[in-house]
Amino acid sequence: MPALPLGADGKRPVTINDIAEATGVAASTVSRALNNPGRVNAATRERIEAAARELRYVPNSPARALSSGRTRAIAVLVSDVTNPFYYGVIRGTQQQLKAAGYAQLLIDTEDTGELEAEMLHKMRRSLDGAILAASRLPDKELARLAGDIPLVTINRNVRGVPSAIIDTPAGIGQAAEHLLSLGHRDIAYVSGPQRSWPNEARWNAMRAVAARHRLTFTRIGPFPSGRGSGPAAADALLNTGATACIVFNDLLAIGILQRLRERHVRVPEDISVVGCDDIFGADFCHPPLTTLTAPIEQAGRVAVSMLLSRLDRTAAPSPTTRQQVMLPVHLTVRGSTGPGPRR
Amino acid sequence: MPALPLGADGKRPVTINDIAEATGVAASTVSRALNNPGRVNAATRERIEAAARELRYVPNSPARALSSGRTRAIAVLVSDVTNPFYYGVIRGTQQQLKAAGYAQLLIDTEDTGELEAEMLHKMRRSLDGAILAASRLPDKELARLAGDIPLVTINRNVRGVPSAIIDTPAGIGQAAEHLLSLGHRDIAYVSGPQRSWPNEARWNAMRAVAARHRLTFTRIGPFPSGRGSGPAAADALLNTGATACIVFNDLLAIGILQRLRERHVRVPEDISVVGCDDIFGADFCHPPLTTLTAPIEQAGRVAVSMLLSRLDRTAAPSPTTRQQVMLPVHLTVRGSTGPGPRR
DNA sequence: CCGGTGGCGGCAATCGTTTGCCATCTTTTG
DNA sequence: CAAAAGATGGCAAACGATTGCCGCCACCGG
Repeated sequence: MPALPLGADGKRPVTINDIAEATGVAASTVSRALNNPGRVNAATRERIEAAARELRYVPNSPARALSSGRTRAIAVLVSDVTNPFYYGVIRGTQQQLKAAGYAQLLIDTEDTGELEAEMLHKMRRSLDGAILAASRLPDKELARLAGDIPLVTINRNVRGVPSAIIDTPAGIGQAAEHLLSLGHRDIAYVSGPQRSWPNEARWNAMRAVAARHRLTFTRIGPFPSGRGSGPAAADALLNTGATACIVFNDLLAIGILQRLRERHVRVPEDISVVGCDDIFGADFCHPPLTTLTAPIEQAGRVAVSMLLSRLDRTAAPSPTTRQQVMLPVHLTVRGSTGPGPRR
Repeated sequence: MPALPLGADGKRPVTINDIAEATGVAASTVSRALNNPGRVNAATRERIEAAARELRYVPNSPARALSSGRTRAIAVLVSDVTNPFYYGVIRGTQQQLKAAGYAQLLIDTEDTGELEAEMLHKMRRSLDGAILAASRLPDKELARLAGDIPLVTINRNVRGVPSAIIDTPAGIGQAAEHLLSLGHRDIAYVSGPQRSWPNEARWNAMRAVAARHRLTFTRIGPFPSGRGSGPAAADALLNTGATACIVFNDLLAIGILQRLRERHVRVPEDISVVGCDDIFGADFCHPPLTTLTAPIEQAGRVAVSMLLSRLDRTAAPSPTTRQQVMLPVHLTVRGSTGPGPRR
């Protein structure tokens, strides 16, 4: 028996049975009236709803989850709650989930695939689905888990797992062209975390641009994505002799900006810096960061929509649900990029 | 019956009964072996644990919640997921909750007391407790709800509701003295949201300082806390003729900094700005913001500890649990404050 | 040798809902 | 007008755990 069967006010919480009793119908009818309105007579439904309102009935979600198997809870897994990029995602998912009446469980995977898999496995029964904002899991593992529990990824492309993808690689093209048009020829890519899918995608996009222009871009890193990596990255960057760089993400880029400042390297006069994502702070750091503006929040919203539509379909894999949604980015030029040397 | 009694891999999820069967004991014994180790013989416990591991058993939390009344889930309510201040809180709660094996439900109350109360009431049965990071509820309502469900507040002082309080008001004293020592006499307080408890506390602290020095500080606002309020606040500020200001929080302060820049008002030469909280970005905005550094993350951690210790005590209101924890802040001087006029 | 005590394990009720199935009553249809 | 179909509501069995209570056994002390 529960340790506290009574509310602190001494009243037992109202159940479906209380409503049944109050209206003189069976509990099953109450349940149906509330969840499956078409299934009961309009008149009785009214009475039931009135009683429910009267008694301030609130359904007991664990009980509901137990018998129906649906929890109306979605987990959002991020690799690091500290990273502002995820704030955008969380904001988006939050909005959409709340609107749909789902609860949002926030989980920090601490950037390790193991913890990610473990959490997912453990919570599998108390979740209707999960959104992986930055999975560090191998493709195979991911596909396997997707069989266990409905999954949608963000910025991760695995066969069979629906995903919202921010098309930063396409933006990398724009960014590189922007730098080239400013006269830069030695451009470096500052790499993010090793097993990060978007990181590889971005670098590949840069290489493609380099190839088109018969140039070679250098790559430094990998660096953990965080401002803390700024000093190491900035120093390595200066070592390459590059006159411009594209950085894995804004957080790292801001860290680099700070370090360059310390070392009295002027931005953009001495070196140009481009970030990715356009996170909170990219517009007011010094100098304001030229970056690829990503619809982060929208990615969160889209991911939720994809997930929910997958949950709704009774069983028929409706072909209307797209398996992948690609979200466009655009280049936002601010103060951190300028003309290259001797143009 | 559940729509999907089987896992996608065709296997029914492992229950306590499967373990019972495998080891030849009763389900109740399995339950006890797993949750109440002292209650069963060491040898049988070993066998049960082995079987559980073997079968990769994962307890079904809704079922557990239903029968025990405890969900091992804690909600964290913030008034606006967009605000970086709460990121710190969330980070802190996240750490501590994960360590204790609790799930974190993130809820955005959209700055309205009604939504806050409604959510709390609705989820009351699926939660073990809640942390209110910025309650907009009247004291009375809050006290009432605290009877319904274990509550801990952050930065809110209500009798009977334990809370972690960041002692920004004390810091305000330091900040004001700092400005006074720089020669400022006309100091303004830029007010945050109206019903915000910390906002009033900060203003009161400023008034106290003013009184001590036989000065009068002006107050402008209220402004919603957000960078978006920056322009209005900055313009109002300039109108007062103050040579320095203390701003309700960093977010608003950064917004003000931007607007001042647009209007070619130099900081700190023409006007000094002090923020509160030291959020992400305060150190790299331009100029870097002088602010009251608050142990935000720690506040989250402390709040969780207080809540969990309240949940643990079987029923005895252990007097060891402090009802209020005050966290100290300190002034971090950066580039946004400087000497006042004609010193 | 016997009653008491404690360790250990099983039985069965319970938590609050959902839902398959059936019974009844009303309507429609041929 | 009879039979089929539909509407409506009740019964009772799940769902997967927790836990009060009881019984059995072994061991202890008197």
